[in-house]
Amino acid sequence: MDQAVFHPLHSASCAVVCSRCNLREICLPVGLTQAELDHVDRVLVSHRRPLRQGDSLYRPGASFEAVYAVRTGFFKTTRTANDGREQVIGFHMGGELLGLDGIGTGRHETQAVALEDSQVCVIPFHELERLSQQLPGLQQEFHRVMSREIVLKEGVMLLMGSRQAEARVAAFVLNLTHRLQARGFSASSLVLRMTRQEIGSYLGLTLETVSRTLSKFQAEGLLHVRGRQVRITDAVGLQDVLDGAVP
Amino acid sequence: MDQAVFHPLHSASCAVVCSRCNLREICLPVGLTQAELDHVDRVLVSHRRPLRQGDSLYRPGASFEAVYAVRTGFFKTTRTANDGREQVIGFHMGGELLGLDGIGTGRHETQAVALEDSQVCVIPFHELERLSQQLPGLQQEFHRVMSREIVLKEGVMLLMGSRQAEARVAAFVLNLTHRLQARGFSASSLVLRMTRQEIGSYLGLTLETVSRTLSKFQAEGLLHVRGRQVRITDAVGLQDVLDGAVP
DNA sequence: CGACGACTTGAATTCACTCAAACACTGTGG
DNA sequence: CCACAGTGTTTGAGTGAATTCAAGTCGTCG
Repeated sequence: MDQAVFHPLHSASCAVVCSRCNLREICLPVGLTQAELDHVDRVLVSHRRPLRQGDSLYRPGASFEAVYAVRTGFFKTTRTANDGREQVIGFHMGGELLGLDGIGTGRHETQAVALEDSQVCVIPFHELERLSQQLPGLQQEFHRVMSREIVLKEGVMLLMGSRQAEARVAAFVLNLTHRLQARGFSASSLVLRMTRQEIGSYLGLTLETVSRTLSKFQAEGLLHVRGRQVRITDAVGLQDVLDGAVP
Repeated sequence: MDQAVFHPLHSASCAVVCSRCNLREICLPVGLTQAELDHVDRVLVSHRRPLRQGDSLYRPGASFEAVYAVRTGFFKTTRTANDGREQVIGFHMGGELLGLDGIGTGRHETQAVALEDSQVCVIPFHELERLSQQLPGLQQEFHRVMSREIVLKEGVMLLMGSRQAEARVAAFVLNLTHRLQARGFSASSLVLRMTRQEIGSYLGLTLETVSRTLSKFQAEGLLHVRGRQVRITDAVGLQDVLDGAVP
């Protein structure tokens, strides 16, 4: 069950230092000096927390205490509408921060679920605020992260405002590959960590429409799908779909 | 009339001080002590900037230097998609912050346009960051504001994920009245500052659908529309539409 | 190997869109 | 004062893209 997970790590505790983390170039401590990094190492990350596939990192209504940096694995965040419908509002991979939604009210508004076995760095928020009073670089980066989160959501709004399913799915696939590429993965080959249902929920489409659209892309030679394996064969063509070019 | 509450103190330029602003209870300096407010007064708000209806506060690509607190008036923010389509991604009224999208990259991603004659307080961002190093209360409130902005956008995503135009329009109207109510305006009577086109763009609908939906609400006795004048006659009924109750 | 969940594909339906026309409101200039 | 243009809004009719409903297939894991 979810609960089991809270245990401090057997293995990890000696390695809970940002300065040696392989994600330090894209995670919160980006741009800090070595001295600042040392400082961060000492006080910022309280511990790591491992999660099994399906575990929840936090749930709606839970008291907000910390933000979380994804270290390994993959997450979705979801929100429940008034009518009970649950919608995916984000997918998150290594180096990204989770839990920012809780700052405003002191309670989490969303649920974060691990889509594969994962590990997060727990960053007590009061610690982060305290430390960022002393380290302008850390404060700045945190502000940048939050701002980018806003811009990202706005981008999704833009996407959902367009009526065309194809543009949405193309944008989704390209966005995923870009983020994976920034983390050193292949630009053309990826494994979807989420179901068609979850993709559809995120994009405001039904799972059938997502499936049909991917099949159509395959028929058009833009990519190759086989279950959750995707190989992109024509990134430019996908970009054209996104840009509304219909040749 | 409603308007009276909002009217710029004609005395404005000598009163560029948060401590005497009628919006201080809902704007950035919320929760600060008198001593802290004094400090804020001295250095935070560089000046006020008036805008005529139709003026842009900033445009996409513009260098990000400051965030802006809406003092009087009403704004929309828009973003342009790859295909050239321009979409409204936010409406903003007194006490709300504009320009947060620029922090992440140092350039504005969006455009902010005054929908009526307006006035904003210009808050140089480096000043805000510097001051919030000294005033934990200010830092906290700024973080809360950004977080709420994220939650707000997520809420819109949720809305646009639902296929039903009626739910979207109901949510839009209710949200607007709630925000106006928090500012001391009537809970039942409001003037839309934006066109049907702009509402539709924001909600991912066409202007015709917005118009039809408002007419339908009127036929059902939920509200009364006459151009941009809206009077809500059955807020509970509107909430039911939003919640998916179809009696 | 069998069962379950995930995925694909087909057919019919529906809701919002597009296109089109007419109406309301506002401000301008004769 | 009214005619007029221009913008914004309402309403109607027909269309279409995505949905819903319904099989059927694939893949994985006990």
